[in-house]
Amino acid sequence: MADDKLTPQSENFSEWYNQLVLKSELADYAPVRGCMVVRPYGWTLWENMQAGLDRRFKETGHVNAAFPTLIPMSFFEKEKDHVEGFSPELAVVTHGGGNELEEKLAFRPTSETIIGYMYSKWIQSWRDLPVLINQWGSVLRWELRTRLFLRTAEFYWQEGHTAHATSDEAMEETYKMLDVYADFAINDCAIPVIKGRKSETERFAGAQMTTGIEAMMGDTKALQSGTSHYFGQNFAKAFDIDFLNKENELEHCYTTSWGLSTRMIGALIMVHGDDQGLIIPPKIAPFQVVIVPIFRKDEEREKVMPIVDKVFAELKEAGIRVKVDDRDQVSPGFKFNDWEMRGVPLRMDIGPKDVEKGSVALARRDLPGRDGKSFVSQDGLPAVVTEMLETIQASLLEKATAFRDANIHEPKDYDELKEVVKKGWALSWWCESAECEAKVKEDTKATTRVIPLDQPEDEGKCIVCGEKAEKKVYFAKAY
RNA sequence: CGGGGCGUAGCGCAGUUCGGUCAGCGCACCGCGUUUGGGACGCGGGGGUCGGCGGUUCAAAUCCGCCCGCCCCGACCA
Repeated sequence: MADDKLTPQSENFSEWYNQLVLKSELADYAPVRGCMVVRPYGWTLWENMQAGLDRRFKETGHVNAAFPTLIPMSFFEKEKDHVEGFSPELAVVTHGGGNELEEKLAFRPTSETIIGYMYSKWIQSWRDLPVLINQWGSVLRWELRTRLFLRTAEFYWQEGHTAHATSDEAMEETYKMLDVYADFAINDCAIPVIKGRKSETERFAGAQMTTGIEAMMGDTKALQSGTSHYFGQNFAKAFDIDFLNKENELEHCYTTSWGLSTRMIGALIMVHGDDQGLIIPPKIAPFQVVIVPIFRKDEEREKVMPIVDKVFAELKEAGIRVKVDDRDQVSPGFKFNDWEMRGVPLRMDIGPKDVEKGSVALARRDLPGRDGKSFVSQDGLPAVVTEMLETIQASLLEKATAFRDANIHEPKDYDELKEVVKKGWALSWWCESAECEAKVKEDTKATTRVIPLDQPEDEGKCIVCGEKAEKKVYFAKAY
């Protein structure tokens, strides 16, 4: 419950974030280091995100399944890069039923290996392809430094794993799912993201190509909030995922994987939140509208509550996620602050004056103070509210996009780049060498985030070394 | 894993320097009453092995040792 004010963003952005996650009851610290408990308000938000993604997965031909959380340790030795990438962060089960296990079992840090193993059993012929499976679940990585939602040891996500007959088709799948993520982020979460390819050093362990959507947080740091990988035949070779083609020749499949996690909640908080608290876009908000009834005496209550009930029923009937805050023990003023902190996009106050005038008071979360307030008739509320929710959704995206664009710079030279990444992103020509990338990181702490898919026609000179560069890349400090 | 900070009621803290009414405060919680259009108030209550274990002492939240946990800052990462 809200009792006092949040640390302002400008004072300490990290502190603001931590306090807000706890106070808004999205999540709490678990008794195990690095683990979180996602509380009902946070989980409802996640469910709404899941719904938006799952619908898109189904529309693009995918089906859901569930694979086990425990994976034989030997599986991690089959793909060299994958081992190197994940070994350090594995949690390993050594005992079961009171006895030491003959083969140790890893809690999945991601499921490429076990799914690859299963695919090798299921796939025989080109007729079996493509395999387009997604699973919703959690994974565990022994992270050194954790933060609620942004990096926890265990986190919830979905991981899609697909197998294809051709490289082109697998590549197409990789980009298709990147598009799905971008569409979801932009249209459902109102988070403007940039689609792009990751550099070699930022690539997923075992992937031939990693793509991601990158978003700018309120402190201008970057956050990768969804990622899609093309594996080529790496995992197919390691796990014998083979098929007979139409010419009766044995071939390795081409595989992909793609994932989006509860980290997206962290992104949502840091993109839209302000000093009052969360601001949740209507499309995924657990509550889109909260009605605060206002009355002093029982006689006023008796006049107000029937209207509240009527409006509630109408909005609910119209498919709007609405809640009546009927808590008796706290004042309306407290409720206003409380729901603002929790990020409910639209508040509706109904009091004696409204009953008299046949009106309700609306307050938009995205426009503080007087600017966001309006008084509208009780007639035709569902339509008015629906439209206002759409307006809020659009204006959140607009605001976030404007903020991002205002903090993306195109430095003229390396000195300017070093300045610019202190408080924003730099979009610069880059020769794609690991040396130049490392130098930037060494000098500024900023890393390459993505090589955007949208590229200029021409060529340029690498901002670091001055050599020929074919691609522009975003440099930024990242979470 | 290095550096820093912290652990006393559900939350936030004081008390620890210098052992002895130090088991306390604010918020939250429970009861009653008055309140309610931007974080209400009065009165009355309940609640704590002082992170754990061991040691010193007549006496330990306080001193000593070991351990555990969490947060922050760095190196690595969805």
